[in-house]
Amino acid sequence: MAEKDDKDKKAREEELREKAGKANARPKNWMVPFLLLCLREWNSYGYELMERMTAFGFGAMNPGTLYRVLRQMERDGMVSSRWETSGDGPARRVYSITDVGEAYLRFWADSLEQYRRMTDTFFRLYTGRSPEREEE
Amino acid sequence: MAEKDDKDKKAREEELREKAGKANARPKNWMVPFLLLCLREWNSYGYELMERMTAFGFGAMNPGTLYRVLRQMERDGMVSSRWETSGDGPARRVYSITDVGEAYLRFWADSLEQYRRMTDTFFRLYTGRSPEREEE
DNA sequence: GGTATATATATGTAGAATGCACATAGACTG
DNA sequence: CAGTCTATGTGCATTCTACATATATATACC
Repeated sequence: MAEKDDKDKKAREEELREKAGKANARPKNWMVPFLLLCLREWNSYGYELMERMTAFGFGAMNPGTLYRVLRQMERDGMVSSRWETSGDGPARRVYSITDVGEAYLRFWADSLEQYRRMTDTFFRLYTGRSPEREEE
Repeated sequence: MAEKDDKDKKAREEELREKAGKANARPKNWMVPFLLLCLREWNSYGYELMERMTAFGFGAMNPGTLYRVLRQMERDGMVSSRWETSGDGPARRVYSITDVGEAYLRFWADSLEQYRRMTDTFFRLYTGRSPEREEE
């Protein structure tokens, strides 16, 4: 593979650094359970939920992504929505969690426990405290 | 939205249960750091790595996915490979981690710490208190 | 009144990740 | 020589998500 070897090692590492920063920041589908958690506490709407997601550790996100996820969640029956026009600003689509959504949240919590074990395994190996594990 | 209300609640929950089981089991891109972690210990090949991934908590995975990820990692310069034909069975493509791969692993470990905080936040909200985790 | 800004929601497009089915092939077994 | 285990790969479709862009309402200011 002597095709792009004009890049030196440092340049590659920089490239990988960017890639690591982008690709790993957000695991797939985590927004859904976190949104459900928020809606379990109180009904809310996209613009407000966006701010709360940011506080949860999702970096500044594109609004379009969030709104699209919310609509998909409604199609899946996890949440229901109604228009709220009594407020001051523009009309808001206020979401509520459904029974199905709460059920989904329970299933998801089980999966998260698995994540946790994987995370612990990773750090146990990464920091060098490898259990035993012998070669083939 | 009285379009698909012929489905009763139970059917929807079942549907969501399937969805939860599939969609959440594996966060995006976790295979890469775990593979790098394995290859840091000793060089290995796809078929063997697949078994080790299973042990890490990735359920039985499709071989095609793993092989495809490995080739992509090589294109990214994280690993290098050579054919091993001295063994008994068919030839194996044996992978080794590169300096770039080790660097990527370091960046990734930092991101993983963020995951951990997100996970803790989730359970703190979900169960109402912080989960029992022994800190080092 | 007219213009800018903040609030609020949504779509169009493209790329990446991944699952599933399927393809290829060597080596051993009966 | 058919079947099975090992081992690696491709094609296709779906899903998730980032980015840019569009739309509309309310408020502030001149």
